[in-house]
Amino acid sequence: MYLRALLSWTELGRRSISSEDLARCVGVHSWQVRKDFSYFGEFGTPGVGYPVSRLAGQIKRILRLGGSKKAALVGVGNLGRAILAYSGFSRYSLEIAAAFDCDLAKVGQVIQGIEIEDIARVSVLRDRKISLALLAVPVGAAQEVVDSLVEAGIKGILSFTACHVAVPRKVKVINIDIAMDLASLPYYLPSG
Amino acid sequence: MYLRALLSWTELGRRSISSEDLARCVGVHSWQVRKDFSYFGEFGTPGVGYPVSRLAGQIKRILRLGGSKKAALVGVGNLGRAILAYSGFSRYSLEIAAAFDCDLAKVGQVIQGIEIEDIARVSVLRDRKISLALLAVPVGAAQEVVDSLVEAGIKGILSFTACHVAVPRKVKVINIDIAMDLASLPYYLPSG
DNA sequence: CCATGTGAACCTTTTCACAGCG
DNA sequence: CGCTGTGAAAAGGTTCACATGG
Repeated sequence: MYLRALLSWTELGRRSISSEDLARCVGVHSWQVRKDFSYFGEFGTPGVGYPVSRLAGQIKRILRLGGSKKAALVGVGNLGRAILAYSGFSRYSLEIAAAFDCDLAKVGQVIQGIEIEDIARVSVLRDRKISLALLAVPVGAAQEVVDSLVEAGIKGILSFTACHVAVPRKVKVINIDIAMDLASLPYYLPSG
Repeated sequence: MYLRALLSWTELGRRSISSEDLARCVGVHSWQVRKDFSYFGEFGTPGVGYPVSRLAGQIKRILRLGGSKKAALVGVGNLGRAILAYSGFSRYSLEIAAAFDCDLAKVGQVIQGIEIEDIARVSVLRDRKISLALLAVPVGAAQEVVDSLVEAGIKGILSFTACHVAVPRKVKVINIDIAMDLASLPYYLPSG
């Protein structure tokens, strides 16, 4: 979140920012900002603040967003197509560089400049040095597909599946379940 | 996550489940399951486990998913259309009951049985007793749109916007930023 | 005998207040 | 004088071991 805010300020040409201002942009308190950064180093100047673009660079390094990274999309349904059309990955030096689907009618189609490949061929990801994947397949196929992705050398998965998937310790999965997130909202509401 | 798993088990007709089995489905430990439930009551039977569908009902009640709830989609772009086409909300007694966009060329179109309305008319949400919204608009429009949603009586927002939005204390916002989530994956990877 | 529910120990995160530096 | 960086206190969450009950 800090990086996201800092990139916006960089684009606007601002040179430095205080923990207070950054906190406001992100929706936390200033002491949280300072404490968080303090775990990784001393990035600011007392009396001045933090250097916007230099700090963005530091956070990129911490998050290992140094070199440009490629990700593969698996499952080109409605959500998959929306992801392919989304241009917001480049800010983080990320790129959707491949797409796979099991529907042979889709294989060969080119969407947003990406040719859809047969999911049976995911093993090519290892040779292409792609270690990130976005998973947008139905629940029923999820575990099977994840197993093949792990087999293909994928190390990180952003899953949009409405279920938990099992992976080896070395693989990281972040799960986004839109319906579940929406379903958690009423809990915070006053009542009915 | 517990509710999601329990609903699956209900569909499969299973009557009871142990904290151990439920934990495996969700990706946590059994003691975490028992401790979590213990904050809200005693739902299980020693030596047997938890009654699947009854526990699902309890969690629905805790999350205030009792009566069927309606949500409005704001922003019918690629992501918005994917959300309209998604059928996973009904498991939680949730329904996308309205859609809004600022593009007058889209207004009047019917997608997935929902007629797209002019975003200038969001105030109608108050009369229709809709208090949840899904926000899928560009960053530049987000704060303005959120302000109008709050004005229209919206109490919970699931936002897909790549920025923080300010809301009154009484309104709850859950933010999903796909690019940011993908960007956080490399941090957990071994290296390069 | 088996699986729940929970007090207590342990660990992490958040909050605070202020020393210290440009 | 303003804003950072941080030790210490407070709060919160996780893990464990076991008493309890069907």
